[in-house]
Parts: sequence; structure tokens; C-alpha cells
Amino acid sequence: MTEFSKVYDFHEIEDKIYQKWESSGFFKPEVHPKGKPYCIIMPPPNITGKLHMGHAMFVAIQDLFIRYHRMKGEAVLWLPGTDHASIATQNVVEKEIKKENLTRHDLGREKFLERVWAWVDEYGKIITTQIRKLGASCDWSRERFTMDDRANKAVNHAFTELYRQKLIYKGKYLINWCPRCQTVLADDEVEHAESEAKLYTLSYPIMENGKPGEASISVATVRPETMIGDTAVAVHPDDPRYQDLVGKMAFLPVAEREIPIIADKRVDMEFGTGAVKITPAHDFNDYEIARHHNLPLINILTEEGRIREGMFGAGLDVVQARRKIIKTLRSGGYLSKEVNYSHSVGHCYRCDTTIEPYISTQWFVHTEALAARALQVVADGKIHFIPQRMTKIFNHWMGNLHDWCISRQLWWGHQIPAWYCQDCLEKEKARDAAELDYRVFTIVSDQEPASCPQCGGTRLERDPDTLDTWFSSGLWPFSTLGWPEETPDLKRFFPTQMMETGYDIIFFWVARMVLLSLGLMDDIPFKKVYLHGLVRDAHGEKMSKSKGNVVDPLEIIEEFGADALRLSFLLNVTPGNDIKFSQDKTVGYRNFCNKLWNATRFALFSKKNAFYEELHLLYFDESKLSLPDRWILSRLNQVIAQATRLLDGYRFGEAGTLLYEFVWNDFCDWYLEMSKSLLDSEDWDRRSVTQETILRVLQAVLKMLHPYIPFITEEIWQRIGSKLHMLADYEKSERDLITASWPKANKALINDGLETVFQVWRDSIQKIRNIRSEADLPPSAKPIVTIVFTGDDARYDTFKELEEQMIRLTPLKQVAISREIPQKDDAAIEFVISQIRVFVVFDKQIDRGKEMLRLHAELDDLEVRLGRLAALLANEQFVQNAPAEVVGRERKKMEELLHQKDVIEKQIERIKS
RNA sequence: GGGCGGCUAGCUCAGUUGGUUAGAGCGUCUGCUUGACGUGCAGAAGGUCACAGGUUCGACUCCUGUGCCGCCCACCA
Repeated sequence: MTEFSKVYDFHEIEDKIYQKWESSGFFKPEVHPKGKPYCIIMPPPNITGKLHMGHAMFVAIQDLFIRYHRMKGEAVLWLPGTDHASIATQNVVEKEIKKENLTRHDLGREKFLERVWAWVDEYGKIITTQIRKLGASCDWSRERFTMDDRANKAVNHAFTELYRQKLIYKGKYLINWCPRCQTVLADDEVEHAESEAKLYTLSYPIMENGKPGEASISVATVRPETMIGDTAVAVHPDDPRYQDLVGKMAFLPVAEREIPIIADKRVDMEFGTGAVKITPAHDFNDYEIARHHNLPLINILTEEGRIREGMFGAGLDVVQARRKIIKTLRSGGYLSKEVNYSHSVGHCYRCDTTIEPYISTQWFVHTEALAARALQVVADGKIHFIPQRMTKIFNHWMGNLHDWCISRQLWWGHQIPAWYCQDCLEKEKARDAAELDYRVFTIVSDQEPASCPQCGGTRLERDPDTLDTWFSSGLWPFSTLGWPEETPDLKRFFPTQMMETGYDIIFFWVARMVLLSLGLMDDIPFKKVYLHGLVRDAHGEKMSKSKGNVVDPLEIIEEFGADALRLSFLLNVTPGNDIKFSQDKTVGYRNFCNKLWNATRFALFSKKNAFYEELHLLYFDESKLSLPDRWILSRLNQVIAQATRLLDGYRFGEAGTLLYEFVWNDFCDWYLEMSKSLLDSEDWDRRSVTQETILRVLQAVLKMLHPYIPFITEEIWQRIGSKLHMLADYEKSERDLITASWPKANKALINDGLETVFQVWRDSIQKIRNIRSEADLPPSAKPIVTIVFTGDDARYDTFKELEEQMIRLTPLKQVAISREIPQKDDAAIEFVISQIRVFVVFDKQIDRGKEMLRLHAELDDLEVRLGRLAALLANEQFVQNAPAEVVGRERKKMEELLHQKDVIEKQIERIKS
């Protein structure tokens, strides 16, 4: 007999089991070669550091679905990987080398990338180890990295293909520039935050006869330092204040230039002075206006965000320049007003530096056509969001999308597969056009070209820029399956069944996958998008290193086990809602695991009961089942049906709670307690059938809990293997729980009538215990109980059969199940439950005052309910409109309550007398 | 400026077709060496389901509005 420790110790067990699963190949879809394909591509964690709670949660959720579907016999593929996370990782490594007082420029591109690769090696291993610790049943033989050779190939192919489709173009536009990272960012990589500033009013003199005159025009700005880049002043065409000024020139102080006063409908007459300075190279609004009026652009900033050489305040950063220019304007009398003002400022999502709108030449993806298709497939229900409200968020973003800037001036990432022929470039330059036509000298190819296809020249220079990290992530659902090759995996598993990720990356990632999949695969990437919330700390604060409230999942696993941690994310949660992580929850779930362990220990390995001392085959024989057996089997099959339905509806939180309660309440607290006397029976058949019932319930329970708590269920499964073998219908293929089949509800065993009687039976036991407890008597004070049924009440037989159980469980001294009211006993406490009268007699005198209090409390409660019911039933509308079934139920309740009231009142009378 | 979520027992949260006395875990109180589990067992207290209207025979659940907390989006000089 296997040793069964008193307390479940997950240490050692978890790693041992995981190794067995992995080495047996159970994580591969090939375990069910003929199964229906079911695929989830794992969101690849960034290799910026170790895993956090958010990762632990997604592993728990995805593994739950993966294991559930595997048990349903499907060919399940959960494909793991990690993400190079271009900008984030580059920043992390930059910080790392800063400790050695080095910048990436000190090292140079090649050396710097060596350092990053070393980092990738180190953290990649840590991350995959951590994912294993959590019990993830993903197929490591198919593991990928967003910058491995195959991903690289996919990225180059994608870029080339989209370029060929004219969905990718290069151009000079106003973009978001991070002066710290020194790269362009996409719109959604800019985080906006309210910040306090000053709104200055500047006066620009109007030119008169070629000279600045007396009159002036006032403009409001929060960024006075940009005035040296102004190329116009704009007013609303209908603004009566400025009618005569439109078309005139204004004098730009400091820069000492003349700029035109123009009219544009985009100007808000209500704001500030109604006149706005136009700085096209450093403001998105101004850029738009300038384009319409063909105004020149003046770039005043360097890539580091400092004022350019030869300009006012050269070399200063923006804040310093602002101070200096304010001083100058003030002394020149050009500053007429300054007020406090709050406005929204963009920040880099990776380093929080203030973003500068900046003119730059970059690569873009045309999004209009792709976004329209994306909206269409969602509208057609081809992609379904859980929770549904996320659809709106997705749609809103898709519907307001600008072109996607995909080039980055970073070193770490996929280098753009574009080469520039230097010969063609020179020719193009010689043309001396206003703008270079880059297409003339650009070669985009997924292979490095040997020579220019135009001129045959070999002086080719590769674009030094890399791609947005989300570009390669956007290909993830198909690049991981082998695309652009027509691999068997791609054919079999694409489109994937589900994308499970956090709602915080709907735009960054989910949307990009949809766009790129439609563009390159001409198909959706996944059918369902399940979005989980954020894991916060116990007080609802976002976990962050700076706050010091980060909880390390590995520490929790070490202390409470991976199963307990998983339950913390899987029970009592709703899709899309943030969850607060507190250790208290995990403690509770650790206790649940221990409960399950001990239930098994008792049920199958308790020496005293000498279970299974007789080795024999168990043929399921319904006719031999005892009442408790039939009851628990009915409950079990009910639970199987319900849990399956809930899981199919993605409601794993509710399914889990259902299982938790079934195991703890129905199975442990009631059935196993009842089994104790059943197993005492002299009757061999009785014992055997009870053992079989325990075994069958446990078998199904372990199966259903396995997706939630895979380690402990597998461990128990292995330990009870020899018992399971005794089941006549045992399937050899179920030697390992991970690949065992999900249970099917046996409707024939569901018995609603029996469950109802059992409920009344349980309630009556609890009521007796309650009376005992209220009378301040210990459990050892066992009463004598008489339970009286009316003449033809069929429940009599059930109670009769459960007599011994009742004595044992309540516990009682003795019980009489009767059809007749017992002889009058003044000491008897009576209650009515579902038309059954129960008389309880303790041999100890009970406190009359206490008893009166109890009775009055009950009476008060009854009065309230009776009042409510009477009003309800007196309402003709209710009687007429409510379904007969509901009315009937209420009437019955009324009768019952009246009866209870009567009984209580009589007792009160009796005690009084 | 637009949109979304939360507001249910002291705390953390469940609650999808509107219909018993609104549930769980933790915490609290009382009792228990009941043949597996004190990481346990038994019992109890604790809620006008944020507020105000409306629809309905009936609303935690549907509609409208309000308040507080939080989030997302937006080219607010």
C-alpha cells in the first residue's frame, strides 16, 4: 500500500510529474492523432525579465482550456514561445550596461547586440523554467522565439509581400519621437497624461510697409520655445476680429522672420485669442493646417530633443529653451499673459520621456483597407470576444486607425529587409527634385540582393532601422505554425481556436494580429478572443517594482504549490475584470488541495476500513446501490453535466466553484461521512458497492479538477491506479490523467426526486444540530428524535432507510421514523420541515429562557415572511399573471409557514404554562 | 470631450434566460481529541444587492438618470 502522508506535500511531486508528462510526449497534439484540432498560440512573454503574476494567470487560464480540450480527445496544440520585445529589451540592456558606465554607442551595434543575445539566453531559460513550474502543458518541441531564424524569415516575407501589395510605404511625415530612445513610436505607443503647464499669450506685431508696426496679433501657446519654427498664424475664416488681418504678414520676434496670417476652419474661435501660431514640424494640428496651405516646415529639434545649431537656444533641451525664450519675449514686450493650464502630454510607453512630434522619414503600413476587413470579420461573428463588451473597444480603435508606423531607430529587432542602391540614389539626387522618390533606389526583398535589379550596381546599403516589435508579434499566430512554408501544422491548426490575453494589449497585439492575418493569410487568426483582467495586489494597486508590491509567482508556488496558485486565478473570477491577488486566497486553495488529498487517503487507503482488501473486479450494478450511493451519483452526474456546460461557455470560474463545493460539501462532508457506516456493514456486497461508488466519484472528480489543479490530481490518479484497475470498465488508455477522457454525464443516474428528499433529510439533521447548539449543549448531548410523516408520504421509506445514518451524523441517541405522533412529552421540542414533524428530546434539562428566545426569534422571522407571502398571494395580478407553477409554489410555502408558526406558538404556550 | 467597468456580508468576490429566506471563501463568535483532513468538523452572527425613478404580478438581474471609485480613447493652441 502506498504511503499517504497526512498533509499533501507538493514539493518534489510537481517537478516529478511535470517531467513525466513532458517526456511522455503528452503535450503534443499527436497524442490524439485523429482528434479535432484545437490550438492556442501562447502569448510570448517578453524576455525583459522574469515572469510575473500576469503571466502566471494566463498560463493557468490557457492550460485549463488546453487540458479540458485534450481530455475531450481533441488534437491539442498549445504552442509556447518568447518575445524579443525590441524596444523594451533594448532599454533593459541599456540600463544594464549603464551600470558599467557604457552606452550602446560606446559598444557599437554589433557588440551591443551580442550583449542582448546573452541576455536573451539567460532570461529565455528562466522564463521557460517558470512556465513549466506552473504546470503548462504546452508543446515545447514547437517552442519559438520571435527572433529565431524562422520568425526572421516570416518577418522578411511579410514585409516583402505587403510591400508588393503596396500596403507598406515609406514617407516623410510628422511622427511621435522619443528623444530618450531616439526612435519613432506608433500612435498607441504614446501614453497621454494630464500635466500642469502655463498657457502663454504671445504678441506678434503686424507688418506694415515692410516693418513691424504698432498693431499686433496675439496667439496662445503652451510651448513658446517652438515659435522659432512658426511658419504662420492662423485664425478662423469667420472670426470678425481678424477679418482684415488675413492675408497680411506678422513679424516673428526672436527668429525675426515674417510669417503669413492665414484663415483655416480648424481654428477654434473660442479658445485663447482665437489666433494660433502654426508650427508645422512640431504639432500635429499645425502640421495638418500647414499641409493644406503649403506652408514650409521648420525643424527646430535634433534627435536628442535639443534646439538645432544656428537657432535661438541652440543646444538647450526643450525645457531650458522655453525658459530662455520666455525671458527674451518678456523683455521684448512680446509676452502679454501667462495663466496656469492643464493639458495632456504624450509620454514614451517604455521610458516615460515626453514625446516630441517630429518630422521624419519612416515606413508605414496602410491600414484603411485592412481595418475595414477587420471590422467586417468581427461584425460577421467570425471573431468573437469574451467578454463581449471588448468588441466595442476593438471596433472603436479599428474604426479610427491611422497608418501604422512600423520602422524603429532601434538596434535590437528585425532589421528592415530594404536595401538602397547607392548608384540609383545618386542619380535620383542629381534629378534635384523637391522630394526624393525612394522607390527608384529601394530594393525590398526577403533575400539579401546581390545587385540592384535596376542598374545592376552592387553598392547596396541596407536600411539600418528595425521593425516595430508588434510587427513580428502580429505574425505570431501563423509564423509559429511554419508560415510562409505550407507546413502540415499550418494547414491543420490555422486559424487557431482561441487567443487568450490581457485586455491591455487589444490594440498593440490582438488588433495587429487580425490586420496582418487578413493581409497575409487572407483569413482570421483566431475564432475566440478571451480577455483576462490585470492582476493587482491585495489592495487593488497595480503591481510595480517601484511600489515594491510585486509578488513573485515562484515564491507563492514554493510556499503553497502551483495548484493552489492556479486556483487563485481560476475561481471566483469573471472575464475582463481585474483581480486582486492576496495570499489568503491561495492559502484557502492550498487547503482545498489538502482536503482532496485526505479524502482520497481516507476513502481508499485508510487501514481501519481495510478498503479493497478483497481484490475483485467491480461491475457497476445499479440494483445494489444504497440510497447514499444513489444520491451522490445523482449529484455527481448533475455536476458533470453542469460543469461541462459552463466550461463550454468559457465560464470556468463558475464551473470551478461548482466542483469545489461538490467535493467539499456533498462528497466529503456528507457522502464520505455516510460511507463510514456503509463500510462497516457485514454485507460484502454493500461494502463492495460503496467502495465502487467512492472510486467512481473520485475518478470523475479528479478528471474534472485536472484542468484546474493538474499536479495533485495526477499524483492521486497515479496512486489510485491499482484501484481504478478494478473497475470492470477501466480503460487502459487512462493510465495517465492528463490524457484521460472528460467524463460524460449519465442521465440515467440523475434522480431529482431523491436529491430533493435528501435535501430535506440533510436540513432536518442540520436543524436538530442547530437546536442543540442554540441550547448550549455539546455534540455529546445526543437527543432522542421522532420524525413523523403523514399517512401516505413516500419519503417515509427514505428516512427509514437512513435511520442509522441520521443517528450517526447528527448525532442522536436514537431515532424513530413514524407515521404517528408520539405520546405527549413536555420536554419535546418540535419543528416542521417540509410537512414533516420532528420531535427532539434531550435528556438534559434545557434552559427555558434560551428556548423561548430561540422560538421567538423564529416566530418573528416567520411573521415577516408570512406577511410578505400573504400580500403576494392577495395580489390578484400575481395570481393571474404569474405562471401557475410559481403561484402553486408560493401557496405551498404559505401552508408550510402557517404550519410552522402554529407549532412554534403551541410550544411557546406550553413553556409559558 | 467620448466610451467602458466597478459599487452585493467587516474583507475579497461569484451570481446569462427576472420567480424559494441573495451565495462562497476569509475574518468574527460558540462548541468539538466525531474512525481522512485542526490546512479539520459542527453551529451562529452579519446584506434596504451605491442612490433615485421607470417597466413588470414580481427587479441584484431589464430601461432612464444621479453619485463615488477606476480604466480606456481623443491632433484641449
